[in-house]
Amino acid sequence: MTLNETLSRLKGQGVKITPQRLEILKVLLDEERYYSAEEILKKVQESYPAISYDTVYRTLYLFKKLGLVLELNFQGGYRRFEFNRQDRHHHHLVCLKCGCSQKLSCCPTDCLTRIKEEHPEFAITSHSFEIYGYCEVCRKVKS
Amino acid sequence: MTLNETLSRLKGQGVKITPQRLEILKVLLDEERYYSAEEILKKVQESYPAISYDTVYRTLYLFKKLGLVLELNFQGGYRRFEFNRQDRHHHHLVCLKCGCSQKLSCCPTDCLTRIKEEHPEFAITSHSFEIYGYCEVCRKVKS
DNA sequence: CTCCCAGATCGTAATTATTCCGATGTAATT
DNA sequence: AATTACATCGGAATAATTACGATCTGGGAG
Ligand SMILES: [Mn+2]
Ligand SMILES: [Mn+2]
Ligand SMILES: [Zn+2]
Ligand SMILES: [Zn+2]
Repeated sequence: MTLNETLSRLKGQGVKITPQRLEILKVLLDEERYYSAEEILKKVQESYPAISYDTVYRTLYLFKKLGLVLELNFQGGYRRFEFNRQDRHHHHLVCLKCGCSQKLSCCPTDCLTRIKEEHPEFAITSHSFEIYGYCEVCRKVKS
Repeated sequence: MTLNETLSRLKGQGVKITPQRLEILKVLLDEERYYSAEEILKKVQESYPAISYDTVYRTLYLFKKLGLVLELNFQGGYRRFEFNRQDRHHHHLVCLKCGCSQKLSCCPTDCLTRIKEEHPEFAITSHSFEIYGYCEVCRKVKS
């Protein structure tokens, strides 16, 4: 998903491209990682100092509804957002101390198919799978 | 895990058993499901009208640290707590509309072992695996 | 059984994250 | 250029969680 591909997809869906939305998209696409709402606000403020949290959240939820963005809810209540690179579905290894993360290659597809079979009445839309613990650095520092 | 087993375990660990803690334990053990902090507060208030949120949260986090309670962070930012029945590790099928849930029998153990092998430097402490969608009732109502 | 005190609770205030709202601005269509 | 539906802004409101000083108490020592 490049920026231009995404923009034309949005136009096709009749979604207005405002400068703020464009900037939020750029932030999300810049690095392949997740962001907190605050991080996104701070980054966009560099170009649009007046942008409000309202706009950030509204845009993120709009993008989420359009399938462009994923919302991640981590242990401890941390909410994060990341661009949904369709071709690269993945899960995370999350450090409970420093918050750093690694992408995982593994997705429990066999469990998912079994659950679909066992609960055909339930309309599954998404799943989460996260591994928590302490990264190499933090496990040494302990505390 | 019965109430008495849990209590003697707590005593063994030198944890004070206060009436409020006992009552919170009873609520958690009463039904095999998860609770919001507010639900627990309301239930305990029936016996201890003066109990504060502070006590509820402190107790839940204490129990979590002792391994008695699990903290669940669901899509949408809902935080829930449930008694950790050691023998019955499980995951959840969660309805995004009404919030109802079903226990799942399936746990992605093969993924977990693979991840442990691939990231030996990371000290894994826990994992989450939740399935989201719409239950039979809500998928019909749509909206 | 009573005394004692580390630690638990209460009441309330502070903090944090998120959502709401009225006024104003603007992208895209006519 | 005018129109309008929708976006944004600034700031206030709400909700969830945490902090803190004053007070209380579970349970061990004597
Ligand atoms: Mn990711
Ligand atoms: Mn459960
Ligand atoms: Zn997956
Ligand atoms: Zn599991």
